Amino acid sequence: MPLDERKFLILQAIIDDYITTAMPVGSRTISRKSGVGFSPATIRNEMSDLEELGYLDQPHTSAGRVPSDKAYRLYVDHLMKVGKLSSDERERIHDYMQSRGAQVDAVIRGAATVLADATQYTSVIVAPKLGTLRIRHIQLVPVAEETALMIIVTNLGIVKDALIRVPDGLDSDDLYSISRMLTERLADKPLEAVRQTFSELLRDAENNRRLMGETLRVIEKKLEAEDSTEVVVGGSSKLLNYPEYADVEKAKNFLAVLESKDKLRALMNRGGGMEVTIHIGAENGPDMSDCSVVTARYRVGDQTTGALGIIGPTRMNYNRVIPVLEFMSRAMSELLTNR
Amino acid sequence: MPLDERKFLILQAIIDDYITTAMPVGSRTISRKSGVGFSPATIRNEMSDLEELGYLDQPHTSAGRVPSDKAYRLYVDHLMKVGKLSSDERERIHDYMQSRGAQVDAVIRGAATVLADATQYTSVIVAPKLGTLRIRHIQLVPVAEETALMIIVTNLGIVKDALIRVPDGLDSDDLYSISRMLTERLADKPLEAVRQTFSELLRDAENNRRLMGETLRVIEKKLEAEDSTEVVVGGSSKLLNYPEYADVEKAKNFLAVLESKDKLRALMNRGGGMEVTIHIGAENGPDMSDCSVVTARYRVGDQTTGALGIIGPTRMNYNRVIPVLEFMSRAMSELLTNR
DNA sequence: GCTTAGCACTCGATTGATTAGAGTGCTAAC
DNA sequence: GTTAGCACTCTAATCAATCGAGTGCTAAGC
Repeated sequence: MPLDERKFLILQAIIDDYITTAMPVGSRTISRKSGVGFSPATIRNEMSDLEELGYLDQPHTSAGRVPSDKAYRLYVDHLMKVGKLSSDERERIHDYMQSRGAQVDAVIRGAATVLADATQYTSVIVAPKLGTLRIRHIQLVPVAEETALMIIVTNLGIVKDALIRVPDGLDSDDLYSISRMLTERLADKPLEAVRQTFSELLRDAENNRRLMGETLRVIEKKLEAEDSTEVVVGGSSKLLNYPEYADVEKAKNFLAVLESKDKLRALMNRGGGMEVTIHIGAENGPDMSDCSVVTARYRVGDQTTGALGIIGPTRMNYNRVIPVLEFMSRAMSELLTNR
Repeated sequence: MPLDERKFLILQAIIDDYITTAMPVGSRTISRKSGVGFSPATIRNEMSDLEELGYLDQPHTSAGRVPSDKAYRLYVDHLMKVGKLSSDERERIHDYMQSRGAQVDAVIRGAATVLADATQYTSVIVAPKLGTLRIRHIQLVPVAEETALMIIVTNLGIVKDALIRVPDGLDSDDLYSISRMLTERLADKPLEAVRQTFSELLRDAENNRRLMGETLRVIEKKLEAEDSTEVVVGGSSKLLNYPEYADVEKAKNFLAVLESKDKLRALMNRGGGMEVTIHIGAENGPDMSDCSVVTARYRVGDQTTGALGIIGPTRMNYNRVIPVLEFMSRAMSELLTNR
């Protein structure tokens, strides 16, 4: 049985209603809605069909119907009309983002707050992947006997630092010359490129080979620890505003996921390109089967390196969340690229 | 009416019981306890007195009694016997802390997790105050036309960075020499000392006065923004395990406080010296009037610069929390000082 | 043949009454 | 001063009755 025009209409009306009320929707409610010119009895027949097709669930016999994951999937893929942000709102978000200074972590933290405020759902932002950032400068700074701090400055100004051991007999001039060489050779290349030039750099380091080896090894390690890119959460208590989380047990589970940066990273990194990606209910695995996760990516230069998204109940306001995410994705890309 | 021996005994028994059960305590329960050789009727008389004195509350006529803030205050100040950590436990915590690498933020994050795990309450850790850290190195790194990144390396390896504008006509050699001068003059001084040497440094900068001025101004600004030292929260969902937070509304309020870093900083920074400080119920202000906050400080070198603490229900297990905090405070001080 | 009015039926939520139990406060006896 | 005894209070649990929202089915209407 294929879905005809009317079934689409009714399903859409049910979803719209349920998204705003969170209460099972009955046939009378839909019948009364403008745009649907059928009696409750007719609606009931259609609803019965829709249930059989897996688009609706019935909590119990005498309750209304509730949209299933499958219904939301259909909704976001075909039914939904994506809303637009008012220019007012765009401006408000834009202004706030601009005011957050230039430091990358401040931008990310600010974006998480804006996102949670604008959507009223919990927001998550994953910082840029290290490997895609371009090197501006590498500097070895002596900090103690035989120890130096290696500082990597990238196009985002992000400073990655690590302690390295300096072999005996090297003074700060040696450190300086190695720094110079690294910077000259690697400037404007993405951090990942360090790997490719590894042996070449080592060869040309001449009498500072041990230090160069140590330095490269530490960079390599930083790159490998890339899976530990920062994850920032905003509005973690927002979910508790929704009746589906009135149960403390559910709230606890949800908060536990927010505490696990690894799980969050995995949830956020499923989208491919720049377009908004939506995962509904069970698609998010057993931990989050009553949530939806909507994600987008942002660029730095021409590389998509980070992700931003929101987590909310499956009945979330998709057609509002999507334009907000799109706008924020662009805003962040701009803010992080022009520098 | 002063508290006699027996009243102390009974109050202590009530508090002990309430801490473990979270249920109002009746006279029979106390009477049955070993160590108290009185009938329920006698206990009732005493309880009635204790209520009149403000140490006990009665949720309703036919319920047992519940300790008041005043009772907990008396308890932690005079009644409580502070527990000891088993050497097993010390070792476990110690090992975990050691394994967290040397990066300060990793240490802090790790400590927050350990603290929450060991106590089963929500933990909060405030990063070291900038001003108290000693300067190891200051470096200006060119990143673009007329822009440089100023990097401050301290004894904790913490890198504070900020973009500064470079006046026309200065090349990287000029930046290098300023860096050298700043490092020589300021090395081993606390960051705050920059203020005192301000004019002196400016005078001696000779033909690079504008750059020096700009640099010092930026450092000044970083110091003033000191109130924004990082705050890390661990185990934010732990509180939901306690029956007093079964009410979603309360949970929401609590989580809202955890999201406000400013409020958390204020809560954590009330302790003076190194000893453990306890604030009970209403002492924490209206937002947190049903929580207790227990804090300690940690040192870097001989300066107390950061705070750590836990937040839990007023009926928290004080005599376990205190030794854990004491131990963690020492462990962190050691870990951050020996480097 | 699709639509819809009508109606019996289901089931959760609400209400009210009753009961059980925990605990108190008071009095009088020890 | 201590305690046994007892009446009293108040909550929580239980149960029945009722309400109402909503369904499914049938038969009549267009």
